[in-house]
Amino acid sequence: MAENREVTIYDIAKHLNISAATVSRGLKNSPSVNKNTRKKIAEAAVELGYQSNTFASSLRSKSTHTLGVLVPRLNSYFMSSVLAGMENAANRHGYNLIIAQSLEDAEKEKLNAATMFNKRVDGLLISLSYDTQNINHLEPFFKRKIPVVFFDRVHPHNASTSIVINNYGAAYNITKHLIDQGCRRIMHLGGNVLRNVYKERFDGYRQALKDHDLSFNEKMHFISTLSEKAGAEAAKHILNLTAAKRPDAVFSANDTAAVYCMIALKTAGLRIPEDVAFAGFNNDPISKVIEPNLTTVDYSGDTMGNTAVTNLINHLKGISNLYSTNSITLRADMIIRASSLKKG
Amino acid sequence: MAENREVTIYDIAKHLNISAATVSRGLKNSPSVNKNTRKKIAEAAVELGYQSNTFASSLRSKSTHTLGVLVPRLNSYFMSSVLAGMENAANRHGYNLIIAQSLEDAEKEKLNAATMFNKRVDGLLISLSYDTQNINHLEPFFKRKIPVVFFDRVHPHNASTSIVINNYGAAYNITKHLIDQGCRRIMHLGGNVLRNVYKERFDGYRQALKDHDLSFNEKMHFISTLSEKAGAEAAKHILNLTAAKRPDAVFSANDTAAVYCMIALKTAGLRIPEDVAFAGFNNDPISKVIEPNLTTVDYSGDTMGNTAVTNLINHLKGISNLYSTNSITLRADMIIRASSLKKG
DNA sequence: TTGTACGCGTTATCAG
DNA sequence: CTGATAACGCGTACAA
Repeated sequence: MAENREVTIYDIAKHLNISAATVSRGLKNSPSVNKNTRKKIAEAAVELGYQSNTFASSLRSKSTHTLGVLVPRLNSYFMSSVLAGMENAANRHGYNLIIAQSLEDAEKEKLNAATMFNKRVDGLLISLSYDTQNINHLEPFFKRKIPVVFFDRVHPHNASTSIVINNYGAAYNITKHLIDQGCRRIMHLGGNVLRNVYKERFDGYRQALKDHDLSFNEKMHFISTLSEKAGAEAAKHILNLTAAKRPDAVFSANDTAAVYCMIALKTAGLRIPEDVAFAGFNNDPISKVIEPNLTTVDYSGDTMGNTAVTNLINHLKGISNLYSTNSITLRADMIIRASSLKKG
Repeated sequence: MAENREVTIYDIAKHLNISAATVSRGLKNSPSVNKNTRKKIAEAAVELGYQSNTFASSLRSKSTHTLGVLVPRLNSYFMSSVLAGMENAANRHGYNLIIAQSLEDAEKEKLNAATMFNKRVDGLLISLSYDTQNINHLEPFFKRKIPVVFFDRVHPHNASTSIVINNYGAAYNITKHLIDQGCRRIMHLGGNVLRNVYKERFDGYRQALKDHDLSFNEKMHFISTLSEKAGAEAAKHILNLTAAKRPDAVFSANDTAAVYCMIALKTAGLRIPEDVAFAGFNNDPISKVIEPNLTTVDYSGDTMGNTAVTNLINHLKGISNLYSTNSITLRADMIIRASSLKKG
């Protein structure tokens, strides 16, 4: 009794005594189909409960209207903003997103990339995992000229677009801001310098020190995964230093580490910003909740997601000028809050 | 020069002088293929750079190994945890996720559901938008017996599984906790009671009041979208009340509203918890950063995402007992922190 | 264990 | 403007 076959364009065709080809065209509102016929087709489609079969279409047309998104982790405020921005832009243009996370594991990234390729995504958006060294796993995309857009954690590749912020400049400015506040011993909580973002933030920080005749030594560069725990460990490290060696400011490559470092120092009785001033990165919600509020860099995930997808889709539609720059740098302005404002 | 055709099983077949059927079987490691042949096929696949075409396969096998995920918003801590949990479980079982957000708009939810259906997802995971009234838009799924799993913001539907926490119980307990602390005038910051989660939290709160002979009046129920702004507005509302009418505690249906309400009250000079005690919901990162730390309900998005996907996949694999309960309630324990601990 | 032959639902091509 | 037909790449009865 319960008929379980798909309703296809043939059913519509039979119903209207026309050919499937015309139905196919009509459903896409092709102007080469009689207006009246188009209307009839649309009505019959509703009446019969027709639902187009996307992958039968994909098989024929060789385009899926699906974009692959491959990120290190899904559960961070920044990344969820990126995804929200991407979904928005994609939806607006009739594209869908298929999303996977590498969990910072190069091997998983490789597998996910293969899956995305097998699903024949029309384009790939990727932010590299913590320990990805090369991008050989993206070769299939390059070979078949499937556009790849890197964002945030990028990799130089001359045929792909990269969407980044000026990490170097932001780090330079925020470090300079700390210096302007009178800080002289500024510690940096950084990430793996293998990744562009952390290297550039570190470089910007170091250059700012240099330009202001402040010495730098490796002990002031605390490398970690920038997690809550890492922030607390950085605090422990700081508290173990003699007063003379203790930093009078900390610039962290993300807000999480900064905030949990602040909390631990506060618990230990240090005053912020008087004893140690703080600056972070990302403008995560916690930066507005911690007391004193954290000075940080307003890194908009939403804008980055939007830009990445829009760029990719323009490329797919052949709108973008291929000879235009293939690296887009988004603004990311410093937000000055109390945690970095030394008194007197 | 640059050959741009797909490498297909036919290419492998020709290369090895065998039939495409054997290649097809061999690639899936079918035991009905000679081991040696299988090895040769695998090698040739690599050599020729073969990449299986998922949707050609899907067209034939009528299964996509793709799950649709439809959520109100992507950019919240809770939801990104859910997605992370889902992606993990899905990946583990060889499934992919295609994700869309309704932006709390029933109309968009409808469109997205249609897209998911057209992409022939093997199953759908959905948390309803703020203003979704009915689930007619899911009929195509029900008709074709494509399993739908509701989570968090659910809808009663006898053929679908719902994954929820005990919102009523958690709200009851946390309200009771406030009462035990000596609070007598407890205000509730709630969401739209059309949605089960907000209705149940409201009901639990009210029942706790009743069981302790505390009166309730509608003025103590502040309904909003529970955003940052809404939290601040609730604070304004509270500050406008005369001292006699002012609540001595606030139970908010999420942490965001609670925290921004706290901040505004603190700025106005009120002491927390002495003047107004606080409790929230979700265990969002900001609840651990605000001072005093916010008492809240530990609602694990990760667990919910994992459970939802695992349940769905078990169903798809026919493992689950269809006669078992179709509603799964996850634990969500209260976390007591300083914001609710009245002194003396 | 392997091969033959067909069909999944759609779209492109060409002819009318 | 419409129709007939082939083809996209793969999986699977059925036969050998």
